[in-house]
Amino acid sequence: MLSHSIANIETNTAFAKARCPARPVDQFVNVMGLASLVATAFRYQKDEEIFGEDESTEYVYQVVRGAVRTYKLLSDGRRQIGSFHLPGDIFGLEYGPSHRLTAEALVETEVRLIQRRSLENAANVDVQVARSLWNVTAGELRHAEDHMLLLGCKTAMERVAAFLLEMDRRLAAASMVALPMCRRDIGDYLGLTLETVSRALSQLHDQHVLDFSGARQIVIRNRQRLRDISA
Amino acid sequence: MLSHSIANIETNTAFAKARCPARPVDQFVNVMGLASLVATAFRYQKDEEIFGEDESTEYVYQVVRGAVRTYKLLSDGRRQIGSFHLPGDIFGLEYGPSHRLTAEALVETEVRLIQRRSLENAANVDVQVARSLWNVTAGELRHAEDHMLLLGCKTAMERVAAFLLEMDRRLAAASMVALPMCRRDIGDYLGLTLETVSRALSQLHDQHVLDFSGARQIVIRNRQRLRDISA
DNA sequence: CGACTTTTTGAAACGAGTCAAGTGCAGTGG
DNA sequence: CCACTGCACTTGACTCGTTTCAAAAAGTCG
Repeated sequence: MLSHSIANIETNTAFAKARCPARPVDQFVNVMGLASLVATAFRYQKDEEIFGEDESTEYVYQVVRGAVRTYKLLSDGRRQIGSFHLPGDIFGLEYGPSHRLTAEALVETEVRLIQRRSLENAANVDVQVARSLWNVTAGELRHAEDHMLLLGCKTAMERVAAFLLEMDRRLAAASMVALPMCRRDIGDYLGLTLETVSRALSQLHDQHVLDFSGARQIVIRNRQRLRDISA
Repeated sequence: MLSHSIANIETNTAFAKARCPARPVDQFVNVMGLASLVATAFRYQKDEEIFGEDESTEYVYQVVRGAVRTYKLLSDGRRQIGSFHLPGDIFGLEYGPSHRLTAEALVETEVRLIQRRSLENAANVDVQVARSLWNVTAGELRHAEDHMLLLGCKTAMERVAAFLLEMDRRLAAASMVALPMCRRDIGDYLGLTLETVSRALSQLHDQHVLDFSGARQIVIRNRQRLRDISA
């Protein structure tokens, strides 16, 4: 529950239009508006938990600004990051009663929340809303299927190349990729250690496939080469 | 298209009730019946392709008897099996216009087919049908999320133990697990080579965790031990 | 039974992990 | 303005688990 921090919440329906590039989920965003559902803005600081694994699903979330990681843990601390969520992305939508991954802010992050129950109600009346919910889940499944191929088959270098292309596609601004996550997060996403990620990036740098301006500001110099490497 | 082999198709609405243990997807099965949709039975022989990656999605499938693997390939032949589909399971349901994995019969397999378009139509009228479609996709996503954790984090032994528990849960009959797939399929599912799978099974046998009667008939002697190992 | 495929087992090689320094960068305060 | 501090990142040397390659054993089917 968020009631203990209600002072931090500001109701804001205008946020909907901000920084949401054209994607399939826009339909869902529109639904949020059309159904006159109450969307609420909330801010999380770096590394703050947004929801926990097995927590009940009271809200559905959309990133407005910042970035989010969702992950599963094994009992000894090994972590698999399932996805990174960037501005415009919906996350935390579940069919069942509880979340199956933990969500944390990668950096200071602003999200819009909507009550899951109100979405349910809308979906029971409007088939288009029901379709939109299905669409969001189907999009996550598509990503998960691609990621299983990466985790089950690809080499370290192929994984890092695929990661860079994904980030380039999703958050490239002016040919520069500004990564919001550290090497450990990248490693836990790709099923590698942070050292292996670092070595692969260094190797790509040596081969003039990319340039750095600081460890997290990357310019891709040879996109086609990356595509070839990513297999 | 199946028109060239229409002679092999037999329309059969009674198949619905056969060998479908209680699961979430039963709702979907019921929907198939209630909406008076035409379900058709079809038979595939061992290793026969049911649909291919990027093929357009004309049908949704349900295993009646046998078993199915769905997978993605890399250009050099590396393969990641996403799921095994057993009697009662729905597969091949896509939100988008084309399949994202290839489906093949593991053994001689009987499936029921339903036209995707007729499901779409039903979903546009009945919100319960729309919910059922979402539910099927959400179930696949849940499996994919668990499998990413396995592929990204777990050791060979942990993967094999988890696999055995999954198969035990899904197809155990009289304490015996009769695997419909070969070691290579298991390896491609777990992100391991067939040799590594074989070694892990041998090791579990040496530790009296399981017994064999033939390579594919497995009796689990110590289920708790397997749970501990699977992490 | 004999031919083929699948599975097991062994030995060697390799890719990624682990452990341990060392470097660089951002923020803090003298 | 520049040392100081604390992380994040890089790099090196070594280890280890899994893969690769090869051959034997077991299982399946005509």
